Amino acid sequence: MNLKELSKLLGLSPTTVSRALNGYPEVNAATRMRVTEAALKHGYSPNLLAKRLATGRTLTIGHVVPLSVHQMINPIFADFIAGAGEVYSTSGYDMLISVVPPEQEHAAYRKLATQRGVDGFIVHGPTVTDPRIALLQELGIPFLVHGRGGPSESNYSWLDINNRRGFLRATELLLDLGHRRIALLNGHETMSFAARRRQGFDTAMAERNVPVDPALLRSEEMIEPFGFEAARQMLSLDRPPTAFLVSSMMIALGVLRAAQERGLEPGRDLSIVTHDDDLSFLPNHGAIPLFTATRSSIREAGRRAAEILIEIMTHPGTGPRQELWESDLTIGLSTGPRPKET
Amino acid sequence: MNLKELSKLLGLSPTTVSRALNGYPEVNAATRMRVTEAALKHGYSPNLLAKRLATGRTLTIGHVVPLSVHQMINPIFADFIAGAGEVYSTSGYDMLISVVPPEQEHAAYRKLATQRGVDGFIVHGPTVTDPRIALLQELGIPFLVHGRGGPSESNYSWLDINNRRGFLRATELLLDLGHRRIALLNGHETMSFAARRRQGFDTAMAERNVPVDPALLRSEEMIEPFGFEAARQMLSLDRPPTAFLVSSMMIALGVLRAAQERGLEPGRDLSIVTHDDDLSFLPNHGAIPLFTATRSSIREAGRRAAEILIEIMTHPGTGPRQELWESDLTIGLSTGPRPKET
DNA sequence: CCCAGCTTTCAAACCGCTTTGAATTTTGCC
DNA sequence: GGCAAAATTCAAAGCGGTTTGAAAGCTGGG
Repeated sequence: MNLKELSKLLGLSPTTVSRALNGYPEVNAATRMRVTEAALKHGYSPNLLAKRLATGRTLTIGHVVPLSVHQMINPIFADFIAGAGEVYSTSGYDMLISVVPPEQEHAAYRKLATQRGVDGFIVHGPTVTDPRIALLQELGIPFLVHGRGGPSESNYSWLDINNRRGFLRATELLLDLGHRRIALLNGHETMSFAARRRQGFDTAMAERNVPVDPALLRSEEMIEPFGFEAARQMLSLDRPPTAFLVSSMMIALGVLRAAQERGLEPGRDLSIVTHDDDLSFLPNHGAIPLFTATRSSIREAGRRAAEILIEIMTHPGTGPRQELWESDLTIGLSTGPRPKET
Repeated sequence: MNLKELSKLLGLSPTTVSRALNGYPEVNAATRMRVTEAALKHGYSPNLLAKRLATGRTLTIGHVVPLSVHQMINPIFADFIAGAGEVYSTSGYDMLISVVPPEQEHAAYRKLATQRGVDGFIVHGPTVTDPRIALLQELGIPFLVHGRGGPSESNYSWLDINNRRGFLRATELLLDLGHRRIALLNGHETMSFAARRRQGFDTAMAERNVPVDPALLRSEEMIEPFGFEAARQMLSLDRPPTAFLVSSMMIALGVLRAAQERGLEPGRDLSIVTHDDDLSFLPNHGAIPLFTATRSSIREAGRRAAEILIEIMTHPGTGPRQELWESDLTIGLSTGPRPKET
């Protein structure tokens, strides 16, 4: 059942039927009623492909995901996607995900943009000097970056959390508790978010004139074994850290495992502060959460990112939009004053 | 730059140019060369929307993801998607993800199918009596189920692992080690995979005439706190379990945390066997893996699922395809003989 | 040299919808 | 009742490709 058939059935022109269904004002109320009823009755729904070609809009938003051995598809991305997808489907948009080898990433953006496969992009995981931003500006297609990257951050739209300040406050918290030997287990510091967290850490330490020991700094893939191995190794140093500041719950779980293995009780013998993306499958709630954490829901970020991008696409010409969220600092069971004997 | 312009530029008809670029045989080799060169030089790439409308094929595969508070987007899904997406992009397909409230799930399938938004579907997480299979059969659109569900399993295509046998073998392993009080921390048993794992467990226990204690059976969302809470509670029973068989690495990490909290050493004081989906961010490898596990890569499943679906779509009319994978049983550090004192 | 039979190219129809510009019908007012 | 303006409806021209059926150009055997 297509538009032509339906209009013939109704004795109307395709024009009128199309307008009636799309809510245009210049159609008689009675006619519109008749049309919508007939459409429902005969199970008519417009062919998306035709609609897209005619309007030039795809109502699709693209997410290009580079797939490499190192930068793995991670659960953080999944939760972001869930949030964004929620907004898309209520706003009538579709989500297109293109998983490509890293060396084809640029080609993928270019192809989707020039072949009119999507109306806009959300860019994930910007690096400190991210070339994708310039590419998308050159392609002239709406986009929003989750995070900030590249040399300038004023001429494009982004949504980010204040990573620097979050880790600055977290470090201060540990310093206030008397800790001096604080280990930082960070994500890859080529990533913008990790670099900013590092800055926050360094700044807080410098302000209190506490030296940073390079032996306590690691920057790797944020998975559980990283936390475990790094903590295990650092805890067997001559002067082990009394506190760990880590960039993800997965790392924190690894640190926890290493601590428990040594019989150290978190909060008493060892402090752990983590960033918590509030992932749906890794809850850190409860009466008192397990970990003291800087928290910001990645899913909520996905939702908001989608909203902003849709606004950008529907109101082109307005300047870039930027939103910076502060993260919550919630106290859990994993922090306490520096143990006396140290 | 569109087809008409390019053809005018070349002094050819759009027909010929189209054929030249799409590799049809009835075009002169010299002409084809000239056309492809010109296309490259002028940066011509066909408008996808037009192409889709003309051919009726979208080259898009849909994944409908119900989003509810209970059934969360989980990292398992993310890894599957990564595998599938990899195959899609090398085969020229796009991946469309539709995140919808659970009550709109059927409508979403129907809409994507009838509006010709996608050429096929991959169905995730089938339940024991899954209505989506009948729906998709009625809609007459190609699809492949990851897992098996519904009353019959012979008249549609699926890719699954042998969950029943995997857990049967895992249970036998624990029984061979002398364990009698074995706890099962499973996923929701409305899900097909969890029901089958339960069957495997029950069968193995029954074959050895070992009674199953209902107090040691739990079936919930597979997240870390579930493993922690359940293990913590069970370990404080009068007759605590000496072994845990669990359905995901996340649960296993929770059990591990509860065990360590009590000072129990896994492998010596307590045995843990888990199913391991081989998630990229939760590796269980190493010289000796942390957990003894039934392992099957979910990412590899995603890849294969995509391959099979594409075969189905390109060769319609052939019967349903089904593939059942056995999982590996790898011995890690988390299992050992039943402690003497119990 | 002619013509059958290939090879190559082309004009036009089509995919199913939107939208422009014109035509038709209604309405409101004198 | 007549007429201009407003409200509806319509025919036709896109959107940018693919594909059908016919035409034009080549080849080679008689």
